[in-house]
Amino acid sequence: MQLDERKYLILQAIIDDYILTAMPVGSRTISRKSGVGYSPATIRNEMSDLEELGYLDQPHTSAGRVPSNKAYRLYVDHLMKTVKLTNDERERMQDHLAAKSKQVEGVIRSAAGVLSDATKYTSVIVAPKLSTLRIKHVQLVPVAERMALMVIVTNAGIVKDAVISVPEGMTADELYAVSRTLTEKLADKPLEAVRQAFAELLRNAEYNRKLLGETLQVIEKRLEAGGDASDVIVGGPANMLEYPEYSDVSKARNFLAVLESKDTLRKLLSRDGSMEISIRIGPENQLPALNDCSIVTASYRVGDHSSGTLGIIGPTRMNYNRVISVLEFMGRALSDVLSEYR
Amino acid sequence: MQLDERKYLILQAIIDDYILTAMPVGSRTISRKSGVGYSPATIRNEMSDLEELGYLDQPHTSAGRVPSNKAYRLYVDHLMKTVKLTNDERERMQDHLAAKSKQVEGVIRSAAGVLSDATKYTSVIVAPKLSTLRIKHVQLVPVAERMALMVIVTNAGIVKDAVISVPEGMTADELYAVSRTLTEKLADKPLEAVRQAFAELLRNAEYNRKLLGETLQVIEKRLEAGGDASDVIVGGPANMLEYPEYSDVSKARNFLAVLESKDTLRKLLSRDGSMEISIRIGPENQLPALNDCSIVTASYRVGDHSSGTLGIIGPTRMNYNRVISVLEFMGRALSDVLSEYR
DNA sequence: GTTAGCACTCGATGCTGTTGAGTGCTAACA
DNA sequence: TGTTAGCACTCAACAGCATCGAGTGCTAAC
Repeated sequence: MQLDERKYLILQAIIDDYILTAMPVGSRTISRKSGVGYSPATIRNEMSDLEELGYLDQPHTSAGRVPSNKAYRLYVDHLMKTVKLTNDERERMQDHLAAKSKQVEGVIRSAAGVLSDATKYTSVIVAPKLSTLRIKHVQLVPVAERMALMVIVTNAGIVKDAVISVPEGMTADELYAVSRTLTEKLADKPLEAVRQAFAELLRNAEYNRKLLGETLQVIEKRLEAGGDASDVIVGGPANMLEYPEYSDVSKARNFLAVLESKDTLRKLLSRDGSMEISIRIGPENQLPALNDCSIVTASYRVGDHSSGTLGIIGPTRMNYNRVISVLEFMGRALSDVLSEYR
Repeated sequence: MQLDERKYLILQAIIDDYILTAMPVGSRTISRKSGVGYSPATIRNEMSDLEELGYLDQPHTSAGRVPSNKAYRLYVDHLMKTVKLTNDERERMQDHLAAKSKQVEGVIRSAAGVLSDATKYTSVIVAPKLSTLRIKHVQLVPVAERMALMVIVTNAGIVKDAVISVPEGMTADELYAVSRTLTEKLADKPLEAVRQAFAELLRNAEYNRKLLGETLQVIEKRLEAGGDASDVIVGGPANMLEYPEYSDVSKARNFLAVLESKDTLRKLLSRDGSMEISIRIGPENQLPALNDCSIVTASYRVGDHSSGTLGIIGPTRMNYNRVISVLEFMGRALSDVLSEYR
């Protein structure tokens, strides 16, 4: 059996309605819709076919039909018509984003807020991948006896800091001198290239080898770890509880538990980067706890490099086309803000 | 009518049982308990008295009794017997706290995790009040043309950073020189005293007045604002959903909404500081959404100054004495860790 | 003062019948 | 041949009703 024009039309109408109401859709409902000129009986026949083809499920005999994951997949790939955001909305989002802090974490935090407000779903943003950033400045600031704070400023304005121990009796001026050397050698290098630069630096070491060695280690550790907890920001975690899918407290708890594990989130949001928008529907995202969630992700850039991910987690029954519009827009907006320092 | 010894005993038994089971407590249950040598009938008479005195509520005629907020108040003030934490537990908490980052935000974040894990409730920690901190170092780091990052290191190792604009053409070395002057003038001053120090600095200004002026403004803004969103850290938000009090999704949503508003949390956790542990039961904390929550708070110190608050939010039916023990212990542990830099 | 006994209350539970949204099938229609 | 009206059928949701049992308050006896 093939999907003809009418089946597409009906399937689309069913999905649209279900996304709106979360209730199984009956033949009468579809028949009444403008644009569909068939009687309930005809619709029923088509629905029966669609069910056989795996696009619809029936919770029980006397209920309407519910779209299957296969149907959502078809919907996002072919059926869905994209809706533009109004200028008003764009402006509002832009304003909210721009008004906030210039610090990267602040920007990302407010972006997550804007995303979850605009979509009413839960948003997740992964901070820029360190390996795509370039070092602008390295500075060692004395903190205590034998301790210094290392601050790394990158082209995205992102600041990574870590406390390292320094040789006894090192003065602020000496630390500044070391900082200058580090900055000179490392400026405009990607964080990835730090290793080579340091090797060279160590060969003709005028400064204390131990200090440089430890500094190198700290930077490398940061690179490997791929960032700490604060690098994954969640917005509007409670939004998800608005939807009947999560009216069951134990489901809600599981969902919130996923949000608390930043590592899981990072994995969930990882994407192959080839396409602009990636959509994973239900079980496609591997995690049983998110079996009736969809995850839509886009990426943003810092400078020339694709650098981080922003995404929305919502029920599979989510308003895909609005979410996509919002993510595309915010992806660009976020790239602009974060690339401002270049 | 007065509360005699036996009434105390029975009330305590009821509260203990209710905290454990969350089910209305009947006379038989109490009668069976070891330590209470009376028949259900006697207990019933006493319970009737206790209800008349406002210590017990009865959900409906044929149900057991439930402690009122007045009863919890009496319980925490007089009845409760304190339980010591085991050495094992202490060690585990200490380890979890110590293992983590040396950065203040990291310490607080992991402390919040430890607190919520140890109590199974939701924890909230307010970062050190800026006004109690002393400046150790101020450093301006070039970020871009006409822009610098100002890093303030304090005695708690806490780092506040903000981007400020600087006059055109200022070199890294010049910024360093300004940094040195700032550090010299401000070192060991409380952040509060910054204003005076700056005024003096501006009088015999060798450096660009505009730069200093703006720097001052930034520091002051930080002081007034009382910190940004990242200064209130919540641990285990989903823990609360484990309790039958929140089996209703809309209640759960309200609760989570409160946790998202950092300002509200800051207000909720503010305390008069006179006593070591503060307990607010149900409506005592003013917020309708938290009407059946209790908030227990303790404070921690950085150096010599009482500086921040750590607290637990749980159902009024919470295990007060365990929560208190944990908070006392963690308050000390946190003070120790944060005062390490002195 | 304490307790056994007993009638009483009332939410929880489970059973039953009814309702209505929705289906599938068949036969008539264009 | 595709479409539709008609109709019997299904089944979750809901309301009504009886039952059960945990727990109470009261009274009388110990």
